[in-house]
Amino acid sequence: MKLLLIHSDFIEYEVKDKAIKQPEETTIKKGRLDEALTAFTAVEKIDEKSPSQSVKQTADEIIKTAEQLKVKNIMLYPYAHLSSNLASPKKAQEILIEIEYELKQNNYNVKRSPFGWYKSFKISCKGHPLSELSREIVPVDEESESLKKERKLSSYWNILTEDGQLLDIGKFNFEGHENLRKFSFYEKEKSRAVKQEPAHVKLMQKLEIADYEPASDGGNMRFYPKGRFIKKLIEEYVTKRVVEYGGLEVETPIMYDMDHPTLSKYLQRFPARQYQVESDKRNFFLRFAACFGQFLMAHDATISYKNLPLKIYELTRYSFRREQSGELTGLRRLRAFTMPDVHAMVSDLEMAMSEFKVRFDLCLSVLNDIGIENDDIEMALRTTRDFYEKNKNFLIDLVKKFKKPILIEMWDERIFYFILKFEFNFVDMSDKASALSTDQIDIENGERYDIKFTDKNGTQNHPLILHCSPSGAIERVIYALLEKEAMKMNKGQKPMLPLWLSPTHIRFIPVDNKFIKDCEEYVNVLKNISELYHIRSDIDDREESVSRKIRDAEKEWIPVIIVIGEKEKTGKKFTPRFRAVSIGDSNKSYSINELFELIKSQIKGFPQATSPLPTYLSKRPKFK
RNA sequence: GCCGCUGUGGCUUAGAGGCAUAGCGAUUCCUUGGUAAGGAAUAGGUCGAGGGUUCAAUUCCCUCCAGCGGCUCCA
Repeated sequence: MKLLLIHSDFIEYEVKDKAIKQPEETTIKKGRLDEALTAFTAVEKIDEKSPSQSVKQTADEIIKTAEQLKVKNIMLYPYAHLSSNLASPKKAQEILIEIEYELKQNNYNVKRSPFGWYKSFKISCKGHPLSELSREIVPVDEESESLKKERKLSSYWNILTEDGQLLDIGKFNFEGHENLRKFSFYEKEKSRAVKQEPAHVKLMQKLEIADYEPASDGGNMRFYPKGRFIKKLIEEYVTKRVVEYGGLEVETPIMYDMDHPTLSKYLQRFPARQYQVESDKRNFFLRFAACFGQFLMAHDATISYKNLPLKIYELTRYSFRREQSGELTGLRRLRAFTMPDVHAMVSDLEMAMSEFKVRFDLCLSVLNDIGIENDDIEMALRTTRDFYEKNKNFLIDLVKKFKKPILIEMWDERIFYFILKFEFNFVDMSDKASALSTDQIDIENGERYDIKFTDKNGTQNHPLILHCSPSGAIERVIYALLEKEAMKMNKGQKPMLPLWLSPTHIRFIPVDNKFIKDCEEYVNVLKNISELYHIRSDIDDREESVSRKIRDAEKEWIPVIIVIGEKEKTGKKFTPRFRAVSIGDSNKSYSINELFELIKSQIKGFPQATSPLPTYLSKRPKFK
């Protein structure tokens, strides 16, 4: 529904010719209203999907404005030209009549100009700031509203311990489980102790990782070379792990037809959350997950029980969710994000559960390897009471794998499409919790998308589907890594990115220009020593003092800093500044080969890439 | 989306109804260096955008945009 509201001294119209085949029958050819709020309206396709919601929301919006302006007269004026995606005339007329009725119920003096006619009209707009307003109304589906209410009413929050005790949140002793306490209360009470801006925002800018892009929509970030590099490596790593697990990597479109029979039903539940794209006469929405493409692909595939579990994987760049503007922050919550998404089609619940376990291990291992350890995350399970009772030991086994108590939310009845879901949540310095890895057992969409596999007996069945993101959104992983380092800084420790993600491993600092040549030689030795492992080294060739260059390198979180002068040149040994004792010993000397081995041993198994920036610092622009 | 706060060169910031501050960074020059800032000069501004009040607005008022905090939300 599109609305154009005009606070007018008067509005008058006169009916001329038919605009559509069967316009509204009317005997009144002229109408006028003084001191009125004129509401030009265009009923749109989307309003047809939940007309009663549309009526209610539109009436509410008009009433709100009328109250502000203190007017009692309302002219409801159909004006098709406000939208290029109109509802059918019949529906539109019905909706307008309903709105008129609704407004009259609220004691407004309402006139409605007849539908489907060309009319001449005169209007006098008052011209003050509030006198001209346009509004777009997207009806919120009533069913989903009620579902949400129901969910809130009947969900139970508990803590499940490793030894299988199920305790009420209020009764659990959170001593030694500070983050679980924060996470639990964040989830249940939405309460927050600390109120400050997230620490990673400054860091992502200072380190030239990512930044806001004012020329785009909110939550669509720009990534600088270093950020793109880090993001790419994480993407590659997650993909590698999923492919090893057996995921078949695919690529699917980012936009889908809103009127596609299978998708539209699913979409109706969340109508306000997508970006929409128009192309000729069709309307598309930008995907908010990888499900659509993969399910449609699976729908057309011939699948035998022998193929199960069938794992399909895509790294979506991007998935889009039009989160409310007030909810967007830094890299934590975005409108465009990169999501690894691996589905597994399984034959039955038994296979689903055994696969769930495999993927649980995968998620935990992926996060750990990226640099987010068990101590950094809290686990949540969400399920039905029934599933819990029947599979208690299965769930407790998961808690044992996680090695600390978890939050469990239960419903009396299944409300969503899944019966079991787990999440690993990161709790940041502001006590906000964000989900990283997740997996769920979906028992609805196999049928909804009509995906079929043939079983031993030759009969066709719908599979159950597991939805998993082993790491969560890649941007959010970066957020978590940065927040983790910010916490370290708070404790007076040096922050650092994991070695495999550092854009520069070794910074060479010549004490004099004449040693630049030697630095080049070392960089080349490191480059050529192996084709498999890339040690990323660079040279600070700027006209600055040595201590200045060291300071800048430290500010850039460079893991290994080496000053090159006469001593190094002749001795062929270096005494680097290691950012952490875990990398190396700053009191010892290393040859170039020893350095290579040292770093190699720590980046083995991770994606390898050469530096994203010029070797010489003098060649690098400052992006921030 | 709602309520509140904020918006001054690339960055951090001072200021106030009447010539717009400084530091960092950049550029040029000097310095030719040994483990967290060597020195000097120069350039760089529609004071977030649009409208209004005023002789005069970056400053006051309104609208919009963006960021932050809270609410809501997170399929």
